Amino acid sequence: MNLRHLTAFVAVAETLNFSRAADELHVAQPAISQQIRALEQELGVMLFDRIGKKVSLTDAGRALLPYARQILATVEAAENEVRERSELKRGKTSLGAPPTVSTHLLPAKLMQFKQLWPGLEVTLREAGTGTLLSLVEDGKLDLAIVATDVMPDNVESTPFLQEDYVLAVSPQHPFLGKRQTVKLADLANEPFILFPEGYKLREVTLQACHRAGFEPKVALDGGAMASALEFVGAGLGVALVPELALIDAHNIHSVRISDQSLTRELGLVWLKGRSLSPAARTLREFLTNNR
Amino acid sequence: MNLRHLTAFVAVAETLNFSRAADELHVAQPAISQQIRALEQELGVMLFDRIGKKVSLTDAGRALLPYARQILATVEAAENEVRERSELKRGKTSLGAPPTVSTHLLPAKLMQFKQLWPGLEVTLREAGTGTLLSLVEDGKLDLAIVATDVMPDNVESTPFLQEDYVLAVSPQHPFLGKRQTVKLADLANEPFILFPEGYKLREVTLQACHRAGFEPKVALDGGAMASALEFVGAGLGVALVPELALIDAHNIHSVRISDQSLTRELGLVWLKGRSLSPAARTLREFLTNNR
DNA sequence: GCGAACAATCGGTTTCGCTTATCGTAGTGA
DNA sequence: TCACTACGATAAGCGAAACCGATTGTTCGC
Repeated sequence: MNLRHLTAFVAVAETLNFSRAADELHVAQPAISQQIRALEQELGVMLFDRIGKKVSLTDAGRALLPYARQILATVEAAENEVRERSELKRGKTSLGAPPTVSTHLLPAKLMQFKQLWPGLEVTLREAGTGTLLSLVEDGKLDLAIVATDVMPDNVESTPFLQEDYVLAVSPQHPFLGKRQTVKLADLANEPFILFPEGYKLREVTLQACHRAGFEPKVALDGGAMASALEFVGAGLGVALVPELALIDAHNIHSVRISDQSLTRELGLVWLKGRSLSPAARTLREFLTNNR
Repeated sequence: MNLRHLTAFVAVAETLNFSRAADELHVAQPAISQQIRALEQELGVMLFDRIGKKVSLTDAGRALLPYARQILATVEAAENEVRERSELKRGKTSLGAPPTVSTHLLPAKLMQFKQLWPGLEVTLREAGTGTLLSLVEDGKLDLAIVATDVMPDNVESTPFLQEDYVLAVSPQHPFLGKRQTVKLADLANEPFILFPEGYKLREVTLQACHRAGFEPKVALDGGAMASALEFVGAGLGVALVPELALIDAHNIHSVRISDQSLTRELGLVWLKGRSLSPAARTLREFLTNNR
C-alpha cells in the first residue's frame, strides 16, 4: 500500500467517477485505473463495483475509506508540522551565556527576538565558559556565548562582544571616587574583593595585580557578583568586574585601568559540522547582526 | 512524502543507526541514506544530526516521529481490516428471498452458515420476485432467491429449489380431508382463499382454475399467508400454497393436484458482471452446494 | 596511528507511475 | 434502433524513483 494508491482511492470514492477523480488529481484517467487496480490486487479485494457505467464502493471499499482519509490527513498534518519549523513559524533552540551577559544583555535581546519570531522558543542556560563549551560539544546546546581565548577545534565561533574589565569602586571612595582612570599599580594598598575559585574573573584579577607587581589585599573572598557589588557600594573594597555588570548598579562608580588592557573576547559558538536547526540558525544570525 | 520515506525514517529514529535500520527493513544501507536524504530535502529540514558517527534526532525529526508512527500504524490497521474481509474473517452480504423460503428454509440454513463463517454478516430481505430482482439490478442486494420463469438477462442464476404448490385443506374437510391427491376440476365448488393482488400465488391459483375450466369461489381475498392458513385450518376454504408453507402448520392437511403440474422453479440470482464480494461469493457457494 | 564501524556517494539495473492512443461497452437521444 | 457520447480498461513507451554492489571518507576505540 502506498500514498498514491490511497489518494487515488479516496478521490474515486468521493467522486464515484474515475475520470473526474483523475481531473481532481491532475493526472490522466488511466493512472487512476492503474492505481486502483494495483491496490485491489495487493489487498486481494475489489474496492469498487464497476457495474455498467456506475461506480460504487464495495463493502471492503467502505471499510477502507475512513482509514485512507485518516492516513492522508495525518500525512498532511505531519507535513505542516515540519514545514512550519522550516518556515520558522515554530521551533525550539537553546543558547548558553555567562551570567553577566545573560542578566544584562540577553533579556532585552531575546525580547526583541521573540517579537521578530513569535513562534520560536529560546531556552537560556546560564553557566561558565567551560560548562557551556562541553554542553555545545555534546550537542545539548545549539549556541553559546563564551570567552574565546581558547577554543576547541570542533566548534566554530564568530566574535560577539569585547568585554572590558573595569574597577568598581564606591563613589564615596576618598582617592578613587571621582577619577576616570587609574594605574593598576596605584591600587597596591586597596582591599580587593575576589570572586570564587574557578571563575575567570578571579584569575584575571590576580594576574593583573601580579603583572602590576603586587599581591592584592583581600577584603572578601568568594562571594557572588551581587554580594561583591554590595561590598563595593558599601566602600569595603574594590573589584575588577566586567563593565556590563555595572549597568544597573547605581551606587557604584567605574574606573578604567590605564596601564593594562583588561578585556576579554566573547564569541558566539556552535558545534562545527552540525547542521543547526532553522530556529538555531535564525537565532545565530540575529545575535551576530544585532550586536 | 511517501510511506517508504516514513518507514525508513521511523526505523532510523528507533535504532539511531542507518545500517541497523537497513538490516531491519531488509534493504541495503544506501537505500536508507537515500530515503532519508530525499525526505529531508522534500521537507526542507534536517531530520537527523549526523555528528561524528552518532546519529540523533533533530527538533524537526522529533516533531515528525509521532506522526510517522501513527501513519504507519493506521496503514497497517487498514490493511488488516481489508485483508480480514478477503480472508472471510469479516464481511457483510445481503440476500433476498420470498416469504415462504425466508421463513421456512433460510433460518436453519443461515444458522448453519453462521457457524461456518462466524464473522460474516448476512442481512436478509423478504420480498417478492419483482422487488428482489430490481434490488439486485440496482446493486442493493448481492443475492436473491426468485422465481426463474422470467429472468432479466443482466442477472445470472443457478437453480436453487423446485417448489411444488399443494392444496391446503382442513383435516376435517368431509371430501378432501383424507385424500392424497385430487383433480383440480373437482374443486369447482370449493371456496378458495386468494392471496393479494400482485402476489405470484394469486396468479397461479387463478390460472390453474382457469385451465381446469372454472372460476374459483372466493372465501377470503387478500390476506397474508398466516391468516390464510388460519382460515384453512378452520375449514372455511382451501388454498393453493407452496409446499414449504405447510412445514410447521399442524392442523392442516396437504393434497397434491394430480391433473396439473403446479410448481415453480426458484433460482439463486446475482447481477451479471458484478464481482461479488468474498462474503457474497461464499454465501452463494454455500447455498448452491447445500440445497 | 591502525583497524573497525558507519554514513555518503557513484554507476547501473529494475520497477513504478505517468502519458498518449485506442478499445469496449453502456447509456442516450433523434 | 442506430449513431453518438461518456467512461473505464488496456497497451506501449518513457522518464523518474528505488534499490543494489562497490567504493570512499570519517571517526572512534584500541
